[in-house]
Amino acid sequence: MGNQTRTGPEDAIARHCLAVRLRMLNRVVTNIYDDALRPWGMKASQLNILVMTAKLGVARPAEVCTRLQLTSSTLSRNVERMKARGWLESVPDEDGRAQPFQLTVEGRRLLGRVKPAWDRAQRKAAKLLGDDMIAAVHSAAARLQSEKPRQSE
Amino acid sequence: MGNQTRTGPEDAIARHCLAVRLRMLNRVVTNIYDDALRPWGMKASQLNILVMTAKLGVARPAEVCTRLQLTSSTLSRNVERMKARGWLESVPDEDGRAQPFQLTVEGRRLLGRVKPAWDRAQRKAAKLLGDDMIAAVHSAAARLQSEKPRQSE
DNA sequence: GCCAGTTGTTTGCATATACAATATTCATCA
DNA sequence: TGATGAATATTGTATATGCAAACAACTGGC
Repeated sequence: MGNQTRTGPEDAIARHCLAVRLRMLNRVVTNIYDDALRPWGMKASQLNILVMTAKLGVARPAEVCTRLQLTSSTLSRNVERMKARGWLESVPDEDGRAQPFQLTVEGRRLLGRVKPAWDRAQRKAAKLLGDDMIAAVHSAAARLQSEKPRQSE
Repeated sequence: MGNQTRTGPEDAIARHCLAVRLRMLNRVVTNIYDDALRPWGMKASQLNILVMTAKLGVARPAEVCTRLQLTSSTLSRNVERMKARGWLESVPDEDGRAQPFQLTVEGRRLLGRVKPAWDRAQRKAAKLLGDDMIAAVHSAAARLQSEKPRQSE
């Protein structure tokens, strides 16, 4: 018969919600990389795409979306901005639907130039997150790599 | 003497970058919650704020920003939208700079109504992330709770 | 009491993100 | 071969996010 304090839905959500925590960590970590990349006018999201493109050589939007778990409309606008900056360029393709792209010379050069800044941001983020989180992030991310975005019902 | 394959900056970044992985996980998890909350016209970001406001009773923007590691301009616009929907309302304050707010009756009712959807999303996200990631997320997030946003140099 | 610096919030601008709808091209099959 | 459905990408619209600047109000030192 104790008069225990009444708890509403907000208590359970506040105590356990994964979304609020993951989103918060994402904001903090993204800001670390954005700060480090700012001198080159680049943001973390664009570095993601630049690196993926470098790895693929010729990148097809659909494949990049799968690998980064990005919606195609999002990628489309990001690539548009990066083309406008001269970091990416279109590659012709037989399939009339495809719009593959690759790094420009300038894009490749930029990648080399920002590497030291990435190193600094990576160290800072690693220190912030801690070893357990780092290991968990790598493991969880690896599991998503091959899933098609948004059809994962 | 070995003719080992030449590796560029993209290889190190692709293999190790915490930002790309955390951002990817954030997108996937946010989408899970956004999907679950869509019937109520709410998104994960707004649920964060709604819950925090419920916990605080009367919420001051600066405090919410610190607790969620959000920039004040971001919060300002989110609160604006949530006021427009009738979920939050202003509270008068002696300090002329302050703009504290609280849940409306409607906002509190909504919080109860979306709880089952949050439960479903939370279970789905937990399954996706795995126990190690869940523990790491809670631990890492707890460490940030009290830091002032962006002044963490 | 007043000026200077600080604090709290909002606005202007830009990027990131996603859903829904559209456009285009390709593939299949009857 | 022609219709239909699938695959690929872009566009319209809305929210989320952050920096820089503006604005408003408080606080201290004098």
